[in-house]
Amino acid sequence: MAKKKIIPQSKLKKVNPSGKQDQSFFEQVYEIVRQIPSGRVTSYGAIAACLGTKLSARMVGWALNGTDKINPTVPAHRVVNRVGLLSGKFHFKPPGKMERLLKGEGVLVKDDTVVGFSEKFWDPGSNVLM
DNA sequence: ACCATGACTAGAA
DNA sequence: CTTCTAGCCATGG
Repeated sequence: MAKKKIIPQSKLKKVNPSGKQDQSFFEQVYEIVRQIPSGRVTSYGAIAACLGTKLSARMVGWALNGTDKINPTVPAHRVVNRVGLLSGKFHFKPPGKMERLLKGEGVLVKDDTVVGFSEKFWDPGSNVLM
């Protein structure tokens, strides 16, 4: 019995008897983040809003806390706060990897903040085509 | 059930 | 402009 599990994937089995939300809050966040196209970024609030709980943007960030160890890889580096600040850069294995990944996708990062955030912003519920 | 924490956000001073 | 307060929901002790 694991004493510490960052990602409660085990709890993913805790489905609702009502048959509504089969997946936990985390997995929903993971799927949204994985839908973020390269070179695009989004905010925690946008993801939370897409899930229906826009007021729980904190949970989104918290869910991404273990995206580094789950599989498949989740581009958490494309998720920033509402102002485009890489608030979670320190949560990456090597701090700065987040910024490096963004630059690798064509997203310029200045002072830990995404340049042209409004232009590169991608709405998770707007359109998956892009 | 209660309290504390958290990669947030919006509003007020 | 900066700084603080309050609300928010989910998880863990």
